[in-house]
Amino acid sequence: MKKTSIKDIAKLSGVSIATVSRVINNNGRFSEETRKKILDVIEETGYQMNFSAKSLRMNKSFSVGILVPDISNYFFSDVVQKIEEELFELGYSTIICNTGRNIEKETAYLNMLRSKLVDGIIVISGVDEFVFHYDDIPYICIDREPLKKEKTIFISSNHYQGAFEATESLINNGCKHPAILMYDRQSSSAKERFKGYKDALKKNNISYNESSHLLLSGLEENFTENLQAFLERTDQVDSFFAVNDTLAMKLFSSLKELGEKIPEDFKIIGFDDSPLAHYSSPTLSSVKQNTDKIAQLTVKNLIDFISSGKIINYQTILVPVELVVRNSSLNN
Amino acid sequence: MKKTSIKDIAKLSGVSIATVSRVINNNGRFSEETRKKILDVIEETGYQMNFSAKSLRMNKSFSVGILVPDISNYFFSDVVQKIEEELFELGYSTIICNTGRNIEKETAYLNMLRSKLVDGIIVISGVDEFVFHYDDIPYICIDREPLKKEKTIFISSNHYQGAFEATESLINNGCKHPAILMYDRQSSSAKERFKGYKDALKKNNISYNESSHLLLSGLEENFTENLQAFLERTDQVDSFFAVNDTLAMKLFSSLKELGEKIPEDFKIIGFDDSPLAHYSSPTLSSVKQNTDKIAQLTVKNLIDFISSGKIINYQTILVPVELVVRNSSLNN
DNA sequence: TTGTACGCGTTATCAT
DNA sequence: ATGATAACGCGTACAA
Repeated sequence: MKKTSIKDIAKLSGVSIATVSRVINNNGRFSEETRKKILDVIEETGYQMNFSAKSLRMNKSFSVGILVPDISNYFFSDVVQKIEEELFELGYSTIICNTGRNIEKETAYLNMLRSKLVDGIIVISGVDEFVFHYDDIPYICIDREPLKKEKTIFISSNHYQGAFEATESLINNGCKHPAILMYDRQSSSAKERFKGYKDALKKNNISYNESSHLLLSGLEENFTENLQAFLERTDQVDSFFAVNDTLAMKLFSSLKELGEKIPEDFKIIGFDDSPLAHYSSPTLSSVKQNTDKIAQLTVKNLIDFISSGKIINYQTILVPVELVVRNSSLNN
Repeated sequence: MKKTSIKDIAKLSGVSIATVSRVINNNGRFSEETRKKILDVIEETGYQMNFSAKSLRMNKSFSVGILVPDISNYFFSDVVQKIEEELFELGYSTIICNTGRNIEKETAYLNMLRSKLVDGIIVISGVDEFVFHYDDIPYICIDREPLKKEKTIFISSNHYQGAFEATESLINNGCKHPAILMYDRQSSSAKERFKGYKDALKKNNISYNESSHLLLSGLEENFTENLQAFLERTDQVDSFFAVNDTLAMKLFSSLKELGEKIPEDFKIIGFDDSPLAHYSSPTLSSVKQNTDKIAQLTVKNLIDFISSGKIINYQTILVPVELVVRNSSLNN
């Protein structure tokens, strides 16, 4: 059985296609009588508009694409989920694209999205600088500084502020030598956090020294050995600002392996305020990103962009973060 | 500037639309010469097929929808990510729909997906029994037992096996009274786990008694008090099988609050083998679901279903799970 | 207030 | 091997 189309509705209602269309979209004029009749028939038949036809006709797909490095990461899944919710309310569906930080997959996705006539694209984070090839499709960057910052909208947490406050909080709790633990790869957010960390040191008259302050690492197996070597090389270290909660937890388990106690021997602050932070022992101090705000701003700006056809005002929006202090960075 | 269409390509190549279409889709015959020419022009103009037109014509959208309760849950995001990857390889894009366990949102999404002519739908979990209203669109259920099991494909971890092994592992490690901690809501997977737990008790001659074996809970604030009351009511409890890792972590922190030690005073095993399990202290024993396998089976079956237009063989596929023993359930 | 007719970009059928 | 053309479902300019 074929699906009912607008033509069927017209026939069943005894009116023309045009009238049905007008009623459905509530534009043009029509009598209350015909409106009722048509709506009845629609109800009855379970008619649903064909999006492909509508898209083709209107050159608009009512869907937006989201490029995200890794949906199983807490911060990403959290923002994506919230964005998706807001967009759904507005009648948009969301095509989520996991790029796995792979530049080719990113490009392939971008092409597919364009091909599908998505009305807009949201790009979340990623390692490399982002070159957007198409100038005919609205997009917004979250957490990843675009190349032509002055020609786009860029929304991000204030990573600098978060790192600064975290570091200073360690210092205020008596730490003399806070180290920073971060990944090898350099996202724009990581850079900001690094800057915030260093500036906090500087403000408190602690001179930064790469070999004794910076521990680069991934989640590799031999992390504990790296950590041990680092601690031996620079035995004044008394605390860590970890660039995210996962790294902080890695630190937890490795330090414990080495027989160290948290927070007695080492104080630690993480970033993201993921569920990990609530359940670890000790509970983990962490910088909380305001994903609600980020999602809301993103959707609003994108939709404005889409419907006006141009960016109202190019801008960089920095969303404040909040340091949540728990046991891992407290005295006693 | 308008986007280049197949018509433009035809004009620029000096051939007809039909020929261009044939070259693009590699069907019908054409000379190598014209093929080259057309491909050149396509390359040059950066032409991209219009999916809306193609969908309209072919009545196929090259996209599938995924209904998922909560993408920020580890297991869900993990499967979804893997499914999305496989589908992408096959030229499908994935529309992810967060239902938040809300039945109305679920229905709304279902309608939207149908409206967008998705070629198939994947339904992951959820609390209620699932009634699929449309019989004209292929779908597969993961982790949520569909109502008409004999008329669909149902793919799920062997929750029963996992719970059974987890419980028996506790018993083999000397536990005399393993309790189960689970949510209030009753998903089909929860029911299976519950059954596995009870059967393991039975096999080991431990008689199950609701008030001293079953602790129902969410993540509410007063969990610690509930736990305390439970432990006082039934002071033989020496271990817990938690129905997922998040609950297990909640147990960790509440037990510690009560001054209890893990695994000395209580042994604990969780479910999902989420990252939490690796980083907690002690590390958490947990049942690992084979998300790779689940994703792979799901995509294969769905694609078969889509391309053949019918289900080859209705079936329920149970994917084995694996108990990963860590410190939280070991002696010493 | 309502109807007619065209076009969106593509694929597929039927000619040539 | 290639071209002309109908059809997919919808919105809208124009006519009535």
